Amino acid sequence: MLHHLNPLIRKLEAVASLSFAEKEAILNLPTTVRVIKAQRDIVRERDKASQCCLVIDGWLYRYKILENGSRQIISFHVNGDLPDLQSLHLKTMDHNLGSIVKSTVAFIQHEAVNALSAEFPNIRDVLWRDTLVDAAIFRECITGIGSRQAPERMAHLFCELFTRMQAVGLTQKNICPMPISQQALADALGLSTVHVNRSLMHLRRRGLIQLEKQVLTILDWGRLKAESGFDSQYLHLHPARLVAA
Amino acid sequence: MLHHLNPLIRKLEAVASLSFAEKEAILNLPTTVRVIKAQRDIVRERDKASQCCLVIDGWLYRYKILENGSRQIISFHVNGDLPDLQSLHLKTMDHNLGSIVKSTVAFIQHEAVNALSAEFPNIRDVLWRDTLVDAAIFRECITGIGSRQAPERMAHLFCELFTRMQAVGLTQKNICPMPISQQALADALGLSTVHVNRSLMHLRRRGLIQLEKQVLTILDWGRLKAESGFDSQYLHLHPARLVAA
DNA sequence: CGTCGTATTGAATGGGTTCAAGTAGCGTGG
DNA sequence: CCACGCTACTTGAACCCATTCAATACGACG
Repeated sequence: MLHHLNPLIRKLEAVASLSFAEKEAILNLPTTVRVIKAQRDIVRERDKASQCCLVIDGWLYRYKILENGSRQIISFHVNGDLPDLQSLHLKTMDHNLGSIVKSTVAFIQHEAVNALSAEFPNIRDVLWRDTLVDAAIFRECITGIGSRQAPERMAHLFCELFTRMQAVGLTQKNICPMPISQQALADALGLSTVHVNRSLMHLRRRGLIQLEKQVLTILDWGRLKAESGFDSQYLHLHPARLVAA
Repeated sequence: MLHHLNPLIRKLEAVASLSFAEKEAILNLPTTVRVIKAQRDIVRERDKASQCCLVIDGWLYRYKILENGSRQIISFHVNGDLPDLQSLHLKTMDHNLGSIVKSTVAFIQHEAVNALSAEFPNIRDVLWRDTLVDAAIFRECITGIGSRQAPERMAHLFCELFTRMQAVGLTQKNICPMPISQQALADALGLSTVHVNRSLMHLRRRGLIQLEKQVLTILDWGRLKAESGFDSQYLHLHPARLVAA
């Protein structure tokens, strides 16, 4: 149980089923474990990738920098996530991958992933499925930024992150870590920091959430979910891992 | 050359390489061809899918409807696209797929795709790759809606659609079909129709594009590309298919 | 104990929406 | 052949959500 690749197993089992032999094979993957300081880039746009990165413990994020210098955050990643699994078939990075806080990651050579996939077709399909869930999250993100107002948009992100962390055992009751600065939240939601602050205040004053010292507490899940229009279906979680809403 | 699955071959060869045997096998896929009227739903959110849809000729789009009734368009799809390939591993649809204009589509059973993938691992990887490019387009879309102003956002979409159509031979010189109403454009870009109209006027008056009778003419590719910040790298096109910008 | 990043709040500005009215294009039926 | 009705597009004007500028407060850390 103390294996460093356990977060990966837990994550994959959150979206699919694995046999004992498959789990065993995953745990035997050759990896290079590294600790990354906060606010560091791990892979950059235009890099050619020959390995992919697994979050063992910490928070990573993917982002693009535009011509005008502004930063758009594409996604956040927690324990068990494979944020650049797409590099397995898209060798050139079209965005950056960086750390939000000090994180422990494992690098896995593409060759090793391919060997594992060849031996265990089910693992290959589970990995493919994982990249498809990644895309499903993007679709929901487009929907939020394109059609939701600031407070709902932010509430929706909190619902998603809480649900994803819950599925891999990173929550306690109605509490989860949330080490995202208002600046980063702004860049993820397509808002200014000032407006993120005000929207946050709005959610707090109405008793929906609490957010302090990088810890998020969901005070009223029902209303938060209803008002943000959150429906976890798009996360395509394994039924057994779906905690009753 | 007159086979109805040729658009698929052309599309796949725009992003990867196929052997003769592989192309042969693809052309022998069992399909059900159907003509769909304009403005019809093909698959709906929450449907369980057992087949996927190939655009032989026409325009499809994917979209979500929000609690408040507004529509967010996620993507547009032209000849050769497999807009719901993700259903191969995510059986429950998390969005809708509909037709913009009268279109000819081919339905392919998941079983048939899986059989083909088992026999030709390269085809399976090319399909996986295609779903990853789909996700890369979503990432760019998030970036546009989140960080670009209306005219640039619209110009960027035109650049993308033109480039994608060019890669599969649907353009003539600087001209391509663009049967998207301003209403649909608005729902795709996260804008109101009024503002779409004004942004369009803006691009027209500055001599960047022409758009009438559902035909788009790129009048100044250089400036359109530069001002919208378009860089085709994220489309991950096969080098041979990349037309010099 | 100063300093720098992060959060908070006020006020003015602006990009985009909404409401509203009018126009152009097109297929249908009298 | 033209009136009719429909839909898509266009334009003006008031309004508002969100941005920008600016100032202050807070807290962690060397």
